[in-house]
Amino acid sequence: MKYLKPWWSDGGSLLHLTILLSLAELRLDLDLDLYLLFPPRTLLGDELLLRNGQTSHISALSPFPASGGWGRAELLHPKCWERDPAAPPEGRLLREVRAGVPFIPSIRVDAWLVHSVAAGDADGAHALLGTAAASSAGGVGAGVDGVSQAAPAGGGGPRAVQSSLLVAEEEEKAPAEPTAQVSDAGGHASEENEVLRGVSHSPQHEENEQRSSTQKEKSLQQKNEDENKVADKPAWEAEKTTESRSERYQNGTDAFFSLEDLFQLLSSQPENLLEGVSLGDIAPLPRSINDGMNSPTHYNVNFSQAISHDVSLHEAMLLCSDNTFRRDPAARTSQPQEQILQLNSPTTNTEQTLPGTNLTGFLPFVDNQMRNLSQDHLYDLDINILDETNLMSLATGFDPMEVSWLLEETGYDSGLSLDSSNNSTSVIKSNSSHSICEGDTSSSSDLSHHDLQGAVGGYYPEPSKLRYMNDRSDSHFHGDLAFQHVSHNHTYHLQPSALESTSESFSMPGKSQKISRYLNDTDRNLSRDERRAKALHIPFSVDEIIRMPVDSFNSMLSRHCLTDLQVSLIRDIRRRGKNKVAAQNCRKRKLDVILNLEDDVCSLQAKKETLKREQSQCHKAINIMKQKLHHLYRDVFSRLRDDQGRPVSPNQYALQCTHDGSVVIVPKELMIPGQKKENQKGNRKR
DNA sequence: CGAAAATGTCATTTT
DNA sequence: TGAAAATGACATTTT
Repeated sequence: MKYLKPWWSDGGSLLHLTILLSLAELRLDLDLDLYLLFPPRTLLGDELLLRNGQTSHISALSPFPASGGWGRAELLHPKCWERDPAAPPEGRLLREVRAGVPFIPSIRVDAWLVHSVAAGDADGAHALLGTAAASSAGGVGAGVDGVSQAAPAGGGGPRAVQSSLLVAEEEEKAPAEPTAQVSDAGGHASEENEVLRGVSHSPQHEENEQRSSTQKEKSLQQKNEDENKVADKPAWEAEKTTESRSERYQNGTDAFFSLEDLFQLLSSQPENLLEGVSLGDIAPLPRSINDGMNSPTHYNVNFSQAISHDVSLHEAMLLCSDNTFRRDPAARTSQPQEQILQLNSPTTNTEQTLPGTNLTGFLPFVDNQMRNLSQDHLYDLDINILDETNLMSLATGFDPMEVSWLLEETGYDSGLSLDSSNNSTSVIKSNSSHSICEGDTSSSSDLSHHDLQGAVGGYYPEPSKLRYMNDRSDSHFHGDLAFQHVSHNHTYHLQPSALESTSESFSMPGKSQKISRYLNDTDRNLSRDERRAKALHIPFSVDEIIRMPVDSFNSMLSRHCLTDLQVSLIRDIRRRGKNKVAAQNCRKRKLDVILNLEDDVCSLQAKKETLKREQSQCHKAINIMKQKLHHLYRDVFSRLRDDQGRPVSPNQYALQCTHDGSVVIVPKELMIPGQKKENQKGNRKR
């Protein structure tokens, strides 16, 4: 489904809520209390618009309205509004199970938050708890993006789940628990159910997301505060929340949607598969909420973990480590470091390692059955994903090829680096969670393979130097545990094949073929410097680096906190890039010169031909003139007579022009030698 | 697979 | 005098 235009033009904030529902046969009540991450200055009573026009209001807010935070709103699944409330409950229950093909559907509800007009003010000084305000008419469209994911699950009859997304369970664990009621009403046996949920949010909320780590630590307190807010909220609100919900359950107008519905929704947008719980989308929520939410009942929802957006594959694996996710001890000891890395690295780079997958969001939420299942998957992951080619990336936080290029860079540019300062292979043991391979080029240029291993495995720069990089690529530098292991243990090494591939990449012919095996399509299209830059997470484009004026370039280098290695690489990139362009220009010029010379040759040859033709024509003209002169000469002599009236012989006399232009007849013996010769010649020709 | 062309890179010179 | 461009020579990649 597409957003309608008004969604983007009404000045509100877009909220994404993803509800991931697991198990095959379940009946879902999506009359929810939602806890959403709201943008700053969200107000109590602000209206939440769904794309189908459904509205809700923010009924509770976290204590940080000015900077964004958590808020609660009641929200019916959009599908509910399309159902006939008068239909018997059974008709709204999920009964359809795709035989043998259980799946985990999810629904993404896109809601549009419209800031309150009445309570809003320009500078954002809003009252934390206010009265419900009339909201401006904001979004108009509404819709649901459905996604589904195949997942094994046992069979069973339909069941009902009352899924209140966050804290609602705690508030409403009364005997009149809607779950039970719904289940009974539907007349279906309840079985183990899980509802997985992730909350995704719009880019406006990134800052909120970034502070997730500290938020997690404060989660318990936060959650308590939230609940206090709920407790403190105006009576009308509490009443409304509970009552309206209770009412719906009681009167049988509970809104349900079937898996069938879901499936239709899902199949309408297959491209949204896995979208819902990608790590990046999952918003931070207090993990501690979990504790109160884990319900002993089978069909209660383990929302806490579902909401724990920050749960990574690493954590998931650790969670499972005491069960089936355990490797053969011998194998473990044979590659202890690798194992550690395998456990940790996905945390550092989950989005890259498993793009689009929702494992990180998925695994921690499942209970035993699903967990065992997941453990199997994890074990496969362990084997398949974390193979030797990934060890380097696991060790360094870089992709294998990135490391390869790091090595290549250090070897290739030896002696060329600038700005070396040097603590090359020392290990910085800090409490920082950020670790990265570092070494200035001058020192790294001397690295043997042994040193390189050290560099790859355990050398990290000071966190301060990474500030900029962290801004740009945070995900690469998480995973304290992994790097603590790595940095404290220098004995780990690359797999021979991996090392071989990197060491060979220095200057061996065919290295590109070896390297290209590790490249994805995107990387393969990059130039070497671009790949190097990517490997070192240079925060500028190669083009920028090369084309930037020198002043800007220098100020850029000083402005950003870059490691020596990065600075060196940037300078090398600039030098090479400039030289590359210069070489291209030089060759072009050289080619131009050659072409110009060829043109010159051609034109000169043509000119030569022309001159030859002209010469020939001149010769012809001269000959004609001579001919004419000869005829004239003979004609003149034929008319000449001496004193006795006899004809004058041209053999004895010649005609000669004087300086005054007159013509005289001169005896040949009196002629100047030159003239005589000329005349003789002329006479001979005739 | 090898040859040739194109391109990249480094060292050095020129501007 | 230093930076940048130009260029020769060699390496690497592409055709």
